[in-house]
Amino acid sequence: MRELEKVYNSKIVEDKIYKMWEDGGYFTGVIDPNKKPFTIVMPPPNVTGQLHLGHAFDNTIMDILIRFKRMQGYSALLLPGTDHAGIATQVRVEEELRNNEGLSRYDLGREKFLDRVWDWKHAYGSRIVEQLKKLGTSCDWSRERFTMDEGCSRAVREVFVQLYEKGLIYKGKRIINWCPTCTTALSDAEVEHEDRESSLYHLRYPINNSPDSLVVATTRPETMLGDMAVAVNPEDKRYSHLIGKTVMLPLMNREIPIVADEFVDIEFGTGCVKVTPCHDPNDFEIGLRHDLEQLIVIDEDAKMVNTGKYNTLDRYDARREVLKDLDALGLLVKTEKHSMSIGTCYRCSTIVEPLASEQWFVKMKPLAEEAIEVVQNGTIDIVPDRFEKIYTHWMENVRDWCISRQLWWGHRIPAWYCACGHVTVDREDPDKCEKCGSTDITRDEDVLDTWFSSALWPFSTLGWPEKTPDFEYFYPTDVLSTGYDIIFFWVARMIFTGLEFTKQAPFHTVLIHGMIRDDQGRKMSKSLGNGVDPLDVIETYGADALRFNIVTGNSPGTDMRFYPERCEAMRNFANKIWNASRFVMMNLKDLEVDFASSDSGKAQELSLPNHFELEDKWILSKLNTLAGEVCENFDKYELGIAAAKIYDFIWDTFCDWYIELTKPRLHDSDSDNTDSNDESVKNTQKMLLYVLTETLTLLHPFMPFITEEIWQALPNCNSALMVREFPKFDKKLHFPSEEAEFESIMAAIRAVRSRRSEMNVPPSKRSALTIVTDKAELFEKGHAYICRLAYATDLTITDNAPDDLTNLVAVATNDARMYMPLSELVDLEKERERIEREVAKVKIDIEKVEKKLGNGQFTSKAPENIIQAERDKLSKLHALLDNLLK
RNA sequence: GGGAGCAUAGCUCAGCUGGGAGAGCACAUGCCUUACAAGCAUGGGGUCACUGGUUCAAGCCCAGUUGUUCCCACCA
Repeated sequence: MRELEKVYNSKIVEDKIYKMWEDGGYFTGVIDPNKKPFTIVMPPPNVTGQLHLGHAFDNTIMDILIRFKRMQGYSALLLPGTDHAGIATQVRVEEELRNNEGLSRYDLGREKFLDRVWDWKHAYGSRIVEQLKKLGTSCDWSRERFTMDEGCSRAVREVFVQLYEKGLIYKGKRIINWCPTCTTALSDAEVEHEDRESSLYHLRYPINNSPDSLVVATTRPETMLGDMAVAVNPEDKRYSHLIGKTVMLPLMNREIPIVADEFVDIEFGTGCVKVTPCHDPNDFEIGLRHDLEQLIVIDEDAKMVNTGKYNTLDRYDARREVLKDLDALGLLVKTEKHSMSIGTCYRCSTIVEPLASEQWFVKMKPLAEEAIEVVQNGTIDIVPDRFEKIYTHWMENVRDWCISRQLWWGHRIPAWYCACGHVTVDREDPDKCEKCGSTDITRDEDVLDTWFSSALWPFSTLGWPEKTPDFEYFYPTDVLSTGYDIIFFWVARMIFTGLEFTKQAPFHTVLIHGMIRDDQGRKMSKSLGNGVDPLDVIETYGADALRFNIVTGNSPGTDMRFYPERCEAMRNFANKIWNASRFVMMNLKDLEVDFASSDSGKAQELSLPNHFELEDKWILSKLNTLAGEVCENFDKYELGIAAAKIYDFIWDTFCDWYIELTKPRLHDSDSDNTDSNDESVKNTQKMLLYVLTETLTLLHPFMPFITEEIWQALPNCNSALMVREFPKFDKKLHFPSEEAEFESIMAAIRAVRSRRSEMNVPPSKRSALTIVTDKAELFEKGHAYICRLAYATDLTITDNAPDDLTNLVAVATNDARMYMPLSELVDLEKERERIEREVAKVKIDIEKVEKKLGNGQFTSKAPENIIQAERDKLSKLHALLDNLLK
């Protein structure tokens, strides 16, 4: 046994303990046919990333679950790794290249640039990993993966080829979301929408060979330069005579047709729609239906092309110019205010440009079906439920997934083009066209969406497509924990890839948490500068405090505000258990126990005394109930509730009551050193040690560092707490009647304290105390500690009231009346009034309960236990009333 | 346009299956009671947003209202 410092110091403990766990190999997932596996794959953070509170949220939840399951005897695996994060990483390295060397990636060329990115990855990729360790996350680092390592890349290639062979991956020209800053296509999920006030411009287009004209409404006048038609609704009587005619496109002086298309809403704007097939998804479809030519007028840098004098203008400069020119021609009819939602890039917030472009897509409809089904039928449970609806709605309306990115950093698309027109897609790099045999083939320049490889994470990390022992044993995984912000990016895609390629759901439960916001409820962001660095929090308060803060006071799926000060309360809690442990250990003296090294069941046998005092049974019963409830809460993923219960037990039940109760038992032996006292002290020590160790075990998943540190300081410790068996409910330790009995003594003590406090009697001023009760025998059991806790000098417990009550202050519970000779401190008249007030209050309560019990509806319809509880309440109130009156 | 969440003490939030209104912080009073002042004891503080309904019983279930946050959407 080691002596503990007076104040817990997380700084000197955490790294040491983490290393001890790692060295002990406790994090390693072991393939053990005698155990059930429990697997969580960690959402891979970006290699470029810095630890933020979102990671802390994920990792805390996952680690609590994995530690719990590990302690329950599962072969637990928390599999870590990092994501290559295509755009983010490439942009980062390009930035550095530009700033330090004034070079662009094109200056270096693809290969050399990629070398630089790999250098960068090797230099900084482990930073986030080291930061995760600070949280205490019990990952199996021997299985750490990276989305671009060999195994994961192989899985990516296999999936691509299989989907291509099944016709579920295709290349096509579509309108995609183009980010002019990142100069790449984006998937729909990567576009964020925000509402902006803008204008709706009404433009007049003259009809060819006619004095008439029509007016179109648009929010993007610069795209008119690429108009290929004007569309009207075929049912719209106003324009039916114009269908088939042509208009002269102003500024470009190009003749374009007027077509009829169902898409046009007669009610909106003027009922005439300008059709720009290359820069609007609807117009693209209209263009296909009417066989319109496609003309790109905005290029990949968001500059105008194919527009004569407007060429090279930025899209927004072009807008101003076009409007000015149209106005000069008298063709700008009017400008209305209009609010619309605008798409922006999720990486850089640039407004995305819809652009017709050749890209690769995953055909989603066939894949979505089963992905919807497994959530509907409960194969996959999303917690909390409401996210199932969100998921299902997204899946039901999902559009094809654009997976090609015009980047260099990522998995390059395994497609080779030949002059013969054939595309060769293969698992191995081909040296010739598989159709014509030509060796003059070129590989597709693009790479895959980062999320394509993340989508395979639950199985690619375990060795798939090989049937590795890891894959066979640990797959499918169990729980996936992540924020609601990446349900579409990641969770949805893991589900359909898992089903398609492993024929199994990749996990049975998705545990969704909310976002961590700042203390004003704002999103944490770099631009606001309101981000809280978890490493700072850990430095100040410790990882355990951070973890406990994150997991309590919050329910699944809801956002939480982060108050660093709240960590202070949690650190105080850590210090509380630290000091409770100190108390227990400094009172063990030479108690011989082989305790810390034993498993839980055995430990109980070895360490529990063969005789229990009333208060022992009380706390054992409480502790036992707690263990049962905590396990139930875990099974329902109610981690916050479980944590709060453990907190209350430790602080209130154990520290504020039980430890205080044991003090006379430990202390009295000093003066009176008989054999029976020896035995009693030993029992007390055993009880303290038992309750402490069980409590540490319950708390461990939540506060791993401090609990392990204390554990290591226990006598004869030769094991790690993190692999100790987790407590569970045990019928043998359930003592409901003793709980109730002890609680009536507690009530009496509280009543005395409360009364003294009201009279401002300091604890140092002790007084005699007489307790009058029918349960004198019961109260006598608590003689020693009642004295102590009720600040009594001498205590009389009797079933007869004192003869002379004149100089006594009285308080009452339903079981007892307490008298103290403190009348000099109190005004008798006021004392009478106080009691009368209490009597009145109790009478009102009695009336209420009697009314309820007198209600035939209640007694006939309410369940028996509720009625009984009301009856019990009534008799207690009557008893209290009696005592008050006396 | 569609959908979802939230509204409970001064602040931030729990409240799991309908039966007790709770925690932390803050506040007040008294305490250095030899584990802990990062502490102990005691206390004040709530129309559970509003209106109606279901029920013996509603913070919790149903309908609506208001406020607020968010998500989805090819709203020229």
